[in-house]
Amino acid sequence: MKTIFIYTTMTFTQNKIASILRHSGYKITPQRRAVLNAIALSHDHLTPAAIYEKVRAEHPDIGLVTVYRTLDMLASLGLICEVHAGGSCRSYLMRRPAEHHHHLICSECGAVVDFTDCDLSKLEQRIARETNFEIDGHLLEFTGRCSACSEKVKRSVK
Amino acid sequence: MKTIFIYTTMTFTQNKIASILRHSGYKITPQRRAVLNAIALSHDHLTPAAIYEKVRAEHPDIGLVTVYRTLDMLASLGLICEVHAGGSCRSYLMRRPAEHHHHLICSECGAVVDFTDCDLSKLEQRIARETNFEIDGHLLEFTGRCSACSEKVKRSVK
DNA sequence: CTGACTGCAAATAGTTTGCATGACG
DNA sequence: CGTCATGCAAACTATTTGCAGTCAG
Repeated sequence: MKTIFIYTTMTFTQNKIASILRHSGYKITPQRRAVLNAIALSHDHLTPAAIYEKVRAEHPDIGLVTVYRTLDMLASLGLICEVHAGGSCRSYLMRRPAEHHHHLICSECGAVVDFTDCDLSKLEQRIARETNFEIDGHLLEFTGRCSACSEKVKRSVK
Repeated sequence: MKTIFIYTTMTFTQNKIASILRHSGYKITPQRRAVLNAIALSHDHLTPAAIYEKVRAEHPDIGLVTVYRTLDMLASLGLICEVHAGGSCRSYLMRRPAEHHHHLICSECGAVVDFTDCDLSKLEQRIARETNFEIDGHLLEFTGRCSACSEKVKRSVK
């Protein structure tokens, strides 16, 4: 299976993350490490339940509650971010340091691809002018089929 | 309070909606009418619970369950559509006949403004080329402060 | 040591399902 | 009239909170 990742492979290092946590007054615990790891190692978006399952494999004693609390914390620090994909709302993904990033989600297999360069500034300016809004951000997600899935579909149609 | 609506005021007529329902084998009931009305009359996005409350004012006997079932039905027919705004996920909004439409959401007061012309085709083509995705849709939401709220904020800062 | 973190159990919120009654067409 | 829709109660799922014991720093 060939999957395309245009992720900049660069991400926060373990040390960087640890330092951010410590600086914000949070302690580094094995549970938090495990949750972060689970998210970092998966290039998919994961629901809290899925993260719980993954973490439990290595760390059978962890509680789902801890996963929730860790996710809240990491999201509030901006280390991970939420994806709002159609049905299941809360899913999390490792956050790349680059500020602007958007998701391209495969509706078949759920693969998520990031892209960072979206030139929306002109559109944003126009909308702001027309509506008098002070625009401070945007959520842009494309949906479709990844190359693997669209191949699959084509083959099954034949 | 001045609120900007760039909605095309054109929307589905009652008759048009009734005809769509009937054509799809659904019956027209007072409850369904009431739910549709509540959504149509509010230019905000409404959660199921909020719709329930609104409908109950006129129709005290309606059940929350019916609201949920009606929303599912209307959404599957494309007459209303979901908004995925940050925290509270499921909110519904009347769907304008124009296919492409996006939301601009005020983070202070929750006002939602539609806009229909978003020239994303170039971006979409580029992303499709780069990732080999077959892109079939997108979700674009701008967030910010509507003019009323940004006025309010400015004044309170002074 | 001490305050922050964890896991459990229980509470809460949001949504769905089964079933008998009622009403649209 | 038959079939689909409604409302109730109960089941489920997802998430949050209170609390006593535990551990990182």
